[in-house]
Amino acid sequence: MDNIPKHYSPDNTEARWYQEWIGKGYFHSEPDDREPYSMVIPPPNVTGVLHMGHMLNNTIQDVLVRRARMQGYNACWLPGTDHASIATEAKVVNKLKEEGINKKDLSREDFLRHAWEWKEKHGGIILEQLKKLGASCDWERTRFTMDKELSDSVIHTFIDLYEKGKIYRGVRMVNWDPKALTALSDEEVVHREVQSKFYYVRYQVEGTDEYVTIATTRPETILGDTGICIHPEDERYKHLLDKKVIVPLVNRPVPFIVDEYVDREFGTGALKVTPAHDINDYNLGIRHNLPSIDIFNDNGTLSEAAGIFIGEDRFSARDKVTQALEENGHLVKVEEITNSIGYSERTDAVIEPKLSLQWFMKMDEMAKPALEVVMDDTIRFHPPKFKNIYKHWMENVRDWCISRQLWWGHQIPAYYLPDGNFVVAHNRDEALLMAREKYNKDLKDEDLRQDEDVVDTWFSSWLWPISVFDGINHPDNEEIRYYYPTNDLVTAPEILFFWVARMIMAGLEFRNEIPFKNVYLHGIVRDKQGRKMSKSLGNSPDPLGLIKNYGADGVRVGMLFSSPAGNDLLFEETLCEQGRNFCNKIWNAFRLTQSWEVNDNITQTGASASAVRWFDANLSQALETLNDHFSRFRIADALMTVYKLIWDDFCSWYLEMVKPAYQQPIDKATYQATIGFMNKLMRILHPFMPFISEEIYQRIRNEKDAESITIAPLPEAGNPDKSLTARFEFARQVIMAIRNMRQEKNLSPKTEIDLFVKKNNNQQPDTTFDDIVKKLSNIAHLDYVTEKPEGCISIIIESTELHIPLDQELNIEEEIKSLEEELKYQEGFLKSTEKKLSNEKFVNNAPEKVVAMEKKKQADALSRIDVIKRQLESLKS
RNA sequence: GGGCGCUUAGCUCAGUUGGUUCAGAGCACCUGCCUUACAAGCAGGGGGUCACUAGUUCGAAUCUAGUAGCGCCCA
Repeated sequence: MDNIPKHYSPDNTEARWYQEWIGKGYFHSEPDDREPYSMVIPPPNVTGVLHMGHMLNNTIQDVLVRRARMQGYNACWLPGTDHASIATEAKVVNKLKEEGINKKDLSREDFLRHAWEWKEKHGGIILEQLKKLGASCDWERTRFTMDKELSDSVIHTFIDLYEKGKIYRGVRMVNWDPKALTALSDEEVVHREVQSKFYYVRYQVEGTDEYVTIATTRPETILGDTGICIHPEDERYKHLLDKKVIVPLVNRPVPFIVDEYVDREFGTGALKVTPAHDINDYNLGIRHNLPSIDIFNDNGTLSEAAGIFIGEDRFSARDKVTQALEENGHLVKVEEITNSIGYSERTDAVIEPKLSLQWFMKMDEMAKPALEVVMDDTIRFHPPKFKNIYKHWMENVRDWCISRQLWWGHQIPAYYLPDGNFVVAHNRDEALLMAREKYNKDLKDEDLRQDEDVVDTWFSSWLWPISVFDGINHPDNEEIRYYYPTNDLVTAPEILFFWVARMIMAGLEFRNEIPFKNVYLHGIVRDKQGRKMSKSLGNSPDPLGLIKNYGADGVRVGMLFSSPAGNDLLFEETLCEQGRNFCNKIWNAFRLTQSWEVNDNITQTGASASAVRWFDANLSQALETLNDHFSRFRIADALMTVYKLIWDDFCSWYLEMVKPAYQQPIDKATYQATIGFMNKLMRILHPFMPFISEEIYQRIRNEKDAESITIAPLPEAGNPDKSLTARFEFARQVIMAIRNMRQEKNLSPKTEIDLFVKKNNNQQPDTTFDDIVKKLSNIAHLDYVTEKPEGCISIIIESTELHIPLDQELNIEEEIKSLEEELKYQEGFLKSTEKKLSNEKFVNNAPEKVVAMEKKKQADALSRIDVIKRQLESLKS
């Protein structure tokens, strides 16, 4: 034992085993005749670095896939990254800026060259980091959303959907990000409640001295006003309907319109209408034929159309407009108000609603079947509460704006003719042929201009479970047929709509089959105070630092411990510490077994034989529990089951039962059984803690065992002897009661005692675990008696009396007092059972089993009361 | 504003279709131990009128309605 260190040290083992696994190709999968278990990684941004959310997400996936591998499935966990248009382009633009290069001065080709360079240099760091965590991905299959095959898939599906009429181009109000200079989908807008100002502004009614006051949070948009809207039943304004009002500062006369949309109670009941800059105003404008005046440039500054403050940023324009209104006497008052503002998920810029010509995908038809497969549990959500949220979204889904005004990504395969017509085609040559056929025979290649924009990144990642197996370009290839649909998807609820819903749609649309069978949605990693971890708060621990301090196994345990499905987890470093301590516990159990000298000539003791039988049954029972937890994706509970099996049952109970006395040898049978248990325990543990389990497995495995634990079979439950484990519970109670008594009487565990057991009510002694009771509670003699011996302290367990002779003086009064308390409780309990049993309705209505149980409770209470009473008598006499 | 969900021990959470001895776990806490595997440990212990109110029922943490508080999604 001296050569095995007292503390387990992960850095000596983790990198070594990971290399071994990769070298032997255990994580690589090829289709064969086994049943597949496949899973695709939620592709992190290629620009990303590992954060706590990734740690949780990938730990869970690794647990699932390692377990599946050990269960004999052909397991394939496919890793990769997505190109993250906005985030990556922003990073490249910034980097170029630092080098004094302006994106505008570069051609598309030059810019993309820089972007690819950047990607090659900085991209995919995160995948390397996942290896430190122990992720058993099939790295030979690593994919990137802009790989050739995957890009072709995107273009192919775009064209397919366009031809089916599901993709269209049109002018709509979109969410404009003035910082990233692109449109965003509704899902990329984050709404936040903020403190704002509510400006009351009066507009003069044309040709009168009368004024109408409106209220707005955005006075700068006054410059784009084209109407005033009032409610049809609002008496305050009825007399003005045929008049016009003068928009202040720009002195534009605009009409009144009447619409029930207006809330008479809100503000002044008169609503200024700016169709170009508000979605509701836009709809009003369409209904009432109001013109749209777009007063903003793409970067959020005022345009020529604004008339004044041209070139001014929208926020400073707000101040200037307010000031001008005040100077002209148009500003009535300013109030504080809380309202909801949309921000760009990526750049955090305030979203500008903007009319713009974009590409959209029709969602209604695709949403229907995608909703159905979730509602009828063809795809299961874990936890199922997300079904409701999903349903609500799918029933209210709006068309998806898929074009982005960026270069990094998949360029939209639309080619424009000089006259504005366009064709959608796989490439220029095809486009030219189509254009000639459709519009003009004389068109030349240089007449065609491809759409400058790219598609939303999600328009490529929605194909991920298909495109990684090249199932779009080659729908019948062996791999897609073998691995698709995948089994499980593990992700965060945040991207349920961005990604999960759309993958389901894509699966049904392009393969007529769901993309996965289970969706496990885990929570967000938060700090102890429940705050989301973020760079700006600086409250996120460095994941690699954690791994360094606690080992990957320790960190994995820490992540999993407090992560029940769907709940956010409040992360604390002490959880990793707990994981590390667990490693150490396991290590020392191993260390203990290695310290034993095995002697072939000694026979197994009764205690050891019973211990082996008990632990074997106990292990099987725990495996049943474990399987149940996994079947319901309760990973944290599954880990806790293993944790207790190893720490409590194996270390605290079993090892103490079989442990030979100091410097005494152990018999061969017990030793082999113990090593056999340890081998099984390591295999059960392996999906959660891959490294330490492999390390110990390698040191104890037999020649006939698999060469690595990663491919060793998971132990199966068998038929646990449940009556044996139940009977042990009584012995456990006896042991614990005696230990408790020792503590109360200040009796050292080292002091030997005697134990006299008196069974009552004609019960026969069960002596199976007597030797164990003697060993674990340090009892010299254990005898069964029919009468209570003198000078003993007594303990009652169920209706069995334990009598222990003590040297010290007994405190009779104290004993009587505690017995009387117990008697009082038992009598109360008896009363409650008798009350139930004398209730005719209970006896008649309750199931037979429940009534029988109640009768047993009554009988047990009666016998206990009898025992207590007789003890009291003997104490008092 | 619309929808969904939550409230059980100091903290984080279990509690399977209402029914075993006054509700379980981990952590934290308290007490005693450096007992020859482990102090990153061992042994023992305390702690909850299951948010509140009313109802259904022989029986409610569990079902129903309402109240309060919290969270999430969407607009």
